[in-house]
Amino acid sequence: MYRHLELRLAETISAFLKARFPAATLPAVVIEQPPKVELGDFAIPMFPFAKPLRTAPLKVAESIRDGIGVIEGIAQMTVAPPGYLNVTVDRVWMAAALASGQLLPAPGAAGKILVEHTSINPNKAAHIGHLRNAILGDTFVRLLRYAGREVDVQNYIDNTGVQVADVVVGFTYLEKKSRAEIEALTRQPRFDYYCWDLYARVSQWYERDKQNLQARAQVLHAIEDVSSETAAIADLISTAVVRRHLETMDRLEIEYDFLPRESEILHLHFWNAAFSKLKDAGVLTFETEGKNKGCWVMRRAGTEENTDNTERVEIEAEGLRIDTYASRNTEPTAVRATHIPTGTFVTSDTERTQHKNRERAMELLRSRLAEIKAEKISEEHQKVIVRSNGTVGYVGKDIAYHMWKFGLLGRDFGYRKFYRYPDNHDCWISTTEGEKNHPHFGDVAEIYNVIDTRQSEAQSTVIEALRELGHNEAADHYTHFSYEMVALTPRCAAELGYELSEEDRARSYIEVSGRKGFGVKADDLIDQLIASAKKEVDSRHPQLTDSERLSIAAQIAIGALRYFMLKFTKQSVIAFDFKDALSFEGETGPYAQYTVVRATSIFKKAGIDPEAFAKEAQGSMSSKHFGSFLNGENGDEFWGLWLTAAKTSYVVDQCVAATEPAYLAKHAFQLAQLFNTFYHRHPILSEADEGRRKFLLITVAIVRRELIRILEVMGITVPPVM
RNA sequence: GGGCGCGUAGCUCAAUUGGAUAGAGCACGGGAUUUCUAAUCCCGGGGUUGCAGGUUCGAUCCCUGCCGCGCCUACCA
Repeated sequence: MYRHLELRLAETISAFLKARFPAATLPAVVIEQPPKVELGDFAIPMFPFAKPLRTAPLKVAESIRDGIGVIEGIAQMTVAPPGYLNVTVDRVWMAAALASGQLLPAPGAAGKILVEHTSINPNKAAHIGHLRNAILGDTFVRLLRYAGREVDVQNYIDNTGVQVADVVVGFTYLEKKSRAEIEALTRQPRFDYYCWDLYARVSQWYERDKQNLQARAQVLHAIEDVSSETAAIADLISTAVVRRHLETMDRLEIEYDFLPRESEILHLHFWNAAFSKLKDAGVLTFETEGKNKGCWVMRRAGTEENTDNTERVEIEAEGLRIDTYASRNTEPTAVRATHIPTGTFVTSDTERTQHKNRERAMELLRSRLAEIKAEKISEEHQKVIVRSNGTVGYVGKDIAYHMWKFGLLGRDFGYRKFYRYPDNHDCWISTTEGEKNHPHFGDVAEIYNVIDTRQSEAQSTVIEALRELGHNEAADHYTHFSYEMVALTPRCAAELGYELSEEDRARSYIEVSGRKGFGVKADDLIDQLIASAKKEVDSRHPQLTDSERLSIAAQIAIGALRYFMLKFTKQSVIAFDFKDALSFEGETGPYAQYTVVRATSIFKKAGIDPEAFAKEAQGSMSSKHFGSFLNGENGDEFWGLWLTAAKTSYVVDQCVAATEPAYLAKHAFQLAQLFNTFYHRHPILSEADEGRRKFLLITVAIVRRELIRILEVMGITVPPVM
């Protein structure tokens, strides 16, 4: 609603200025928000117009104010120093529009969107870092859907790598378990925890004796034969762990549509199809010498093709040795200059004097060093896609996979059903030969990959490959949704019983590591949050049954966790600490949930259904009456609440455009905060004035409805009581 | 060495992407009509936005150079 009016205002002013000053070329009208409600609802800086119009900013503002006439939904315009045109919305008009509850039609961007997130290696339990990924990804999916887009959710499963092989090594070499025994273990409730410990043990075992790495090589080799016992064990383990990951994420209301697996990318020869296209387009080149001899390489993303290095190389005196010797004639005029650090040397004997030979040798040495440097750079700029033994690396497979995503590969997966959610939604998984009837995945218009910032370079390389293949449009619609990692504070690590080095203790955070088994497991954290919430609920609502209290505690725990992961902007490293994560007060999910519960309890006490009341709200009060409150004594306060509620779709647009869900978290908190102040200041049910009571109730109904909607986009539901 | 990112209150983070007096939460100190349940609200102290320049009507934000920190920089996935 707010956004709609903003756009209309910008258009009207732009048209007015164009008509008024036909000769001038004017910049676009920018609309901002004033820092205070009293100043108005929109602020338009006049500074950019001052120069082209040769008029003082304040004068421009005045001419717009006096000349523009009536705009629907706008009540007044004021001029404010040092050069703003402040615009006040017709509060009654906007409130009526909001109360009507109709959502504006979505901008109508066509085409399906594919969001990929989670993608945990299926060899261990999910940890807090994975939670950030999944919660960011899932919330972004909800944001896109709120904005009216069609979205498929994928979770990529890398089930062929060394990590899975390592766990196989653990089971077969360290634990000497048979296939049947392992199969029995996979049916344990938290099989992924078992793998977590085992994986860490295997890493230690490798470290103790490098010879042990041979076990990994053997397992990797054995897995290649799909019919082998080892391959069956690897599949058993990875599939069981994937199922556990889905269960963990299901606890947080996170669902997937499709799980593409790396094993099918290999077995269905996606790479072969991609390889021939990449060769034909000249994206890959075959190296015949140098350190990458025998490999197919690609230019690394973000590097320049042209590396002619003409800049002068400086040679320091201590790195240089000059020898003179005699050649041809008896005079020692020939010079050999050696660059000691690199061992590079040149000789010169063509000049007549030693002095001249020395000068020439220096020049030769400089250019030789420059050449070496240039060669080195170009090698550094190479990314190996196909190894000299003919196998393809991770980036190559990723290129093929992304060609599939955009429907550019000419091949498809087989599909079968893998996991059914409580709401009967099916999650599909890739197979070589699948079921006949399956949904159509891939072939999408836009993709978002939620992957942490450490993978930025690999992601750019894939985008670059698409671009060089000539698929510019696909490359333009490929977004790496990049975010920073979750680390542990030294205090948190100490609490968990890890021994820290002096160095680590001094850091502000320490990176988690699955390989070392160092981190906080997702299910452990969820369990702790639930236990902590349950304690509160137990003491507050002893009259409820235990299962009721448990379900409320679970909702609160999820609210706390999801909000915690969303309130930080993507670029900020989350230094995880139990104290902050387990907090239910202040800027937290439970604060927002509690706000809704408060609103609900008003209606409960009054015996009114809040939903029905919100629907009727529009017609049940005259606009004159409405206006008397919105423009009256506490008008600014009431209006601030209404206006914030109206901004939701505007904030959602911002979140999508900037791939930044944190804006929505801030918005939820702001609205909740405004409501709580309002709640405290204005008793409603005891209000004697019938009309005023009704207005306050309508306000509560609208804010409640909006807040529920916002929380839903964040994947947070609200318990009946708290 | 190169690439990306960060540096804001005691701590953890914001700042509508260049706008009006840099804001929240936590922590700390003080207070709130016994109610629509206090998982709440109000008040208070706290800041040379790492340092030095530059760009302009205006810089936490853009540019340059330093200082400090993190990540990436494998024929591993």
